[in-house]
Amino acid sequence: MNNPSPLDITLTDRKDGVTITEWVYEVLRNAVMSGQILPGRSLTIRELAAVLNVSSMPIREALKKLGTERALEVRENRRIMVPKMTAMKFNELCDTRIALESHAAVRALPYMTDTLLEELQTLDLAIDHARAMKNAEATIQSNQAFHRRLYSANPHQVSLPLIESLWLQLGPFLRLANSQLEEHYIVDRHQEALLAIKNKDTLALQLAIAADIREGIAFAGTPELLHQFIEASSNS
Amino acid sequence: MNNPSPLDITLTDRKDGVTITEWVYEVLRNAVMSGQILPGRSLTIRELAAVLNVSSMPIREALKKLGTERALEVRENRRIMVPKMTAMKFNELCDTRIALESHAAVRALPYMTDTLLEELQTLDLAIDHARAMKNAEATIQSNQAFHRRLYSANPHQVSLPLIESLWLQLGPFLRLANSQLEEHYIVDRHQEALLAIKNKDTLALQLAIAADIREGIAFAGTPELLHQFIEASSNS
DNA sequence: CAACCTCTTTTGTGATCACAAAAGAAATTT
DNA sequence: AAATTTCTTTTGTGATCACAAAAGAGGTTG
Repeated sequence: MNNPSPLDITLTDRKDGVTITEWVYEVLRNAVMSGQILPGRSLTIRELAAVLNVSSMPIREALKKLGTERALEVRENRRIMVPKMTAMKFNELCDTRIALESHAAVRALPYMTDTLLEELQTLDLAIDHARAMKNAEATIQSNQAFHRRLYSANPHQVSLPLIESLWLQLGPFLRLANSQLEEHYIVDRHQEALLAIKNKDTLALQLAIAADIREGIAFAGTPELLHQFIEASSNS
Repeated sequence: MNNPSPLDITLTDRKDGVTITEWVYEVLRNAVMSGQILPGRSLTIRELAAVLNVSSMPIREALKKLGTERALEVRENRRIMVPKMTAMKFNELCDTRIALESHAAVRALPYMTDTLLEELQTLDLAIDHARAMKNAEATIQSNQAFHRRLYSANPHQVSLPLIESLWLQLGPFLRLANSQLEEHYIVDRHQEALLAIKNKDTLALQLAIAADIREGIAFAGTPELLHQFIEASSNS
């Protein structure tokens, strides 16, 4: 591997009780999600082990998990990388998100309580705050926290790991989109979702989630931006 | 770990070019899918390494992948096992399958060709044959092959790994259900799906897939059978 | 008999190593 | 200068090992 661009990955402190493998997974997951690793940039186990100052074992296990989640791909020539995005794949990811997340929201609806509603309101305020601060990363993370909390209201929910995988695959791209585009006016679909939940209105909830996802992604999915993103990843 | 029930896992030949880790993954994945490992039965890395006659490394990587796919779970006390099934989880898995697979079918529809239609016809005949032979495992596998081929008609399909994870989670239960229940009359929803495809009828395709899944699972999801299955797994 | 304690064994985890294959660099040929 | 060959380095893979923590077994006490 010849002169790869340097890896600038945010390292966090490892808490007690957290294994090295779990920590490595979280660090790398965050690096992928926040676009710190450019798509197409080859990764090696030894390089990551050096950057994170651990042996190859935790790296290998974390990579296996991230590979299974489709955050990383291993090519037939054994190159490990964050996959490049294509317009068609982007569309599929978005539409699959809409299908899966509106389903997950509906499956969570019977379990909603007033306490949970308030919790979601608080999470929605955090999104507004991050957006006002023009903090792209916090916006994405708090938006995901809102959705995660909503869907996990159903204790038997099986959709969440699937949804997390889709988020992971979209993460790098959305991170770039959020950090480079001007603020634009959006309808607050979360408030619509919360109203639908309060009214126990299944159809309105589905429509609000679908619109939220569609609109959250629409400005990020323009051909111009997509082209710019792919160009950026081609320079690695 | 005290006197676990013996592991009776089908071993296959490893082909050239297939790494030990990939082979181990396939063997264990099949063992889970076909119910060879009872839910709740604790597994250890060393035991599996002995049964499969490999070192712990490929076992660990395969387990990490199967864990990510939710085929196995690692408890906080580090027990590795096939998760036990509950009625609520079963319902969630089924309904999520319906949401995701009908979506995947519709996303594949624009890519269907006459050649693919013929291929699907052939795969449907294989299901009929397996069913006539009362071969439960072949029935499940050929049914999955049909669905897999249908959805993968879309080269940009992102749903397939998600769907495979749901199949894996349902696998042990469906395997038991298929092997223990009497043959019963079912409407051939695959033929309805193929007709919808030929007519490029999106709604009919959705309805056929949803009905296929619902009916394929309905007889397996009776409270009596679920109880029997959970009892069987409690004896391990 | 149940609860608790102590000792022993097992286990997952992380580190390290060796090796074959792949990738990269250098040299040679066209 | 481009293509090909050869040599060197890097890399993923699988095996092995050590260790702390967890689990299991056995003994003691109430």
